[in-house]
Amino acid sequence: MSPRTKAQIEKIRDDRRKQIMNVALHLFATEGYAHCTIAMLAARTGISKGLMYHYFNSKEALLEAIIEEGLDEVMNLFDPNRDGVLTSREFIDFIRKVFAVMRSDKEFWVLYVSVIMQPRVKEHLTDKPIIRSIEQFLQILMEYFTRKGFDDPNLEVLTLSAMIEGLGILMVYTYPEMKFPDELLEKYEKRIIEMYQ
Amino acid sequence: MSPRTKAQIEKIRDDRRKQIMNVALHLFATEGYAHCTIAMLAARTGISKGLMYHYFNSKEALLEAIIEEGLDEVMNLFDPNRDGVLTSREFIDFIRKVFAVMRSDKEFWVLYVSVIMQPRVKEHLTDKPIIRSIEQFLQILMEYFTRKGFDDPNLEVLTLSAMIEGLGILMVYTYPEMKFPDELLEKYEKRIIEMYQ
Amino acid sequence: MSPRTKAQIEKIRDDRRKQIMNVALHLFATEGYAHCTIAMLAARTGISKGLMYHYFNSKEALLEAIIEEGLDEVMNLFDPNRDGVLTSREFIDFIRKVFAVMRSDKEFWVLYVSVIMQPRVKEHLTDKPIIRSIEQFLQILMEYFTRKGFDDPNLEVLTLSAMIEGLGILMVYTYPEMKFPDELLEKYEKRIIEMYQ
Amino acid sequence: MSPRTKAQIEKIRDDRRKQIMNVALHLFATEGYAHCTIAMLAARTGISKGLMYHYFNSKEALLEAIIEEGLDEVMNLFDPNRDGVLTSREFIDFIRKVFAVMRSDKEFWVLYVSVIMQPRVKEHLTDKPIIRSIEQFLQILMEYFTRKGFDDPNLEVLTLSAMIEGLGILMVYTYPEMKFPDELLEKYEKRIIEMYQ
DNA sequence: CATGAATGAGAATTCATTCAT
DNA sequence: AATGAATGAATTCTCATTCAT
Repeated sequence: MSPRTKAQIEKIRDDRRKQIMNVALHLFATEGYAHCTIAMLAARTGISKGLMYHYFNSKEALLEAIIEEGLDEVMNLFDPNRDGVLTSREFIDFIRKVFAVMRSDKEFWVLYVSVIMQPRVKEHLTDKPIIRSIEQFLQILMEYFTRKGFDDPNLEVLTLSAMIEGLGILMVYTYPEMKFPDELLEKYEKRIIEMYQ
Repeated sequence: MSPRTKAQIEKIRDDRRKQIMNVALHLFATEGYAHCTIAMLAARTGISKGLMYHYFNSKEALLEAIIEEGLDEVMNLFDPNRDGVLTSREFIDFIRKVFAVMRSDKEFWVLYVSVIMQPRVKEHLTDKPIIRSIEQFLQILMEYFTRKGFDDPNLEVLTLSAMIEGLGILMVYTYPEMKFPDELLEKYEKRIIEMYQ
Repeated sequence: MSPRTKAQIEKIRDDRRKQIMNVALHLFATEGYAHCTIAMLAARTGISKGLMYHYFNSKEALLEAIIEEGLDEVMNLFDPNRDGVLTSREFIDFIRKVFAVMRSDKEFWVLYVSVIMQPRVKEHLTDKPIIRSIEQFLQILMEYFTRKGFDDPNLEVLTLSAMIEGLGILMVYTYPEMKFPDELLEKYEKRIIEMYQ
Repeated sequence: MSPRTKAQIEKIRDDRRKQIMNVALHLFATEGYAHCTIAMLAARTGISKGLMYHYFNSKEALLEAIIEEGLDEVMNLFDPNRDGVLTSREFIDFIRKVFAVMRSDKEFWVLYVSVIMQPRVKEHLTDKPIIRSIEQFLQILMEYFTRKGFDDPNLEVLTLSAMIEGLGILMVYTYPEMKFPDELLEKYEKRIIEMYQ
């Protein structure tokens, strides 16, 4: 029963924080940000409303943390070897990871999309580093397609983006219960890789 | 002096209704459904809060009306000649119309997407006839691709849907400022037509 | 198609007025005064809200008219021969009428009671002549019991009033669906007559 | 400094709840349910409107709580010894208690009556246990009168109910200013006891 | 006489946030 | 660190009443 060490306290704090964020991610995604109340989140997390404010200064701060840290994780996943040049192998790898994430982190996708889509949300994110990462990434893609000799790299960036983003939307919203059998997803993945490898 | 005729009253009602819906469509799209208050909508429409409720029973009912009637209009636009068989010509026509709508009714798109994406919104639409229309339409596409001799019509429906839906998302959200020069959009449109005509 | 005569117009007006009052009586009684809206009343009557205000200056005026005219009617029914002296025969007659009214005008009873009971309603009626009539009537009863040689006429007025009013309440509220078979009511009526004739 | 214990919180909640209900009982009774606003109740209680909703989900829920808990208390008061058999002594005791309550809890009576009388209120109570209690109680009375050898026990239940309920109404509404001198009430009470003991 | 669109004042309700304990 | 009572500002919704036609 010795008093907890600084590190232990830190860990508890961190776990709580993550726990709150996970619950919120889930609820925001399934119930909608506006419809979720702090009371709901607290109850689901099993803590008091007051304690929520020890971890996040406001409902909005909680949202921002989820988005930012989530995107960060995703971007890190995709981060090519930072030399700024995408090889065919790295490209394939990237596509594979995208599909893996889509399959496994469906819930983050839902939130990401549903929240990003909220008018006025973008403003909150505009100056965040994540946006720069995305832009930088698109730049790398542009160069990849140029190097590959495509007539209009812009058109290919657009096509690729649309095919991926479109799939996400369809998975998440339009036919959520629809099956998307693994076989079909694999074919779709394969098609993209063949188009652009 | 004489009381208004039924027709006159009908017209007033209809005009107001449309007017409110247009204002709401615009505001929901730019400010977000949750952020819009009835007071805002009323002020923008130039009427009293009370009158809003004369036309729509609740904020949610207003939203539903916009979605439903909007989707209806869009679906009617695409309505092939109802024999249930899609010819190559009709298919091309359909794609052309989709892009035309995307270009001109961008605002409806924004709302449609941003709202459809709101968790809990789908439930409202589940039993609405519009959903059946969409399903029916996908069925027609399936048959079209089968007739055309594609190996996996399912994969083609998915690809086509994703390419269109994905473009919509990109136009509206992800790179709204990236102007999607007409030239680029035309190339994208042409590509789709060539893939599937 | 000659223009309607003054008298005809007057009659139409009067009929409408009565019609509105009947509808309102019914709705106030079954739905509660506060819960009834002018819109409801107008719709049920089959006229416009605006027209309601041609006949009654306000919702409250309508209520007052119903109460006052209704009570008036009832009181007239009971009006003994105005010499201010109640004979045994007149007393029996009075009791008989009371029970007849209770049986037939149940609905007016409901409204009368439910409305009279509303706190703040009495104030509206305080100076109305109807109140004087009631007081005068109680006075006559007092004299009747005195003449009959009852020890404490006050106690008898109270008992009689309670037995009648109590029955009304029970019929209307406490056991509305309960039958109160005619046989039972008749026995109750007979008992009262025997107690005081 | 330390957080409040569960018991402390429980007590605060309980006290507040009771406080709100008492204020509401008083105001509903004197001003009428429909005329009372949450703002009024909150101001009188000395708390914020918001807190009202912390304790009761709606104005109606508050009303229901008052009625239900109040009736419960009253019924408990009258609860005979639950063997389901009423002795003469118990009967007399019951009548005494009724009159005591009428004299002391006049305010609850007013509310009970005025509210029970509101059309649409009964529906709320229909399935509540209190209704069963009342029915059960009437059953016990029936048996009492049967055992006592009355010709038509039904008639006696009706008479007794009417005499009591009628007195309540009269006290509360019809002649509130006529003070019902104690002497008169005692005579009335004695009369009932003599009729049925 | 008749209509129902329109108003506006007010009512109920919600909820992020604060704070005493 | 932890709690949930308490606040208050904002928001949705209601409805008697007015008025142009």
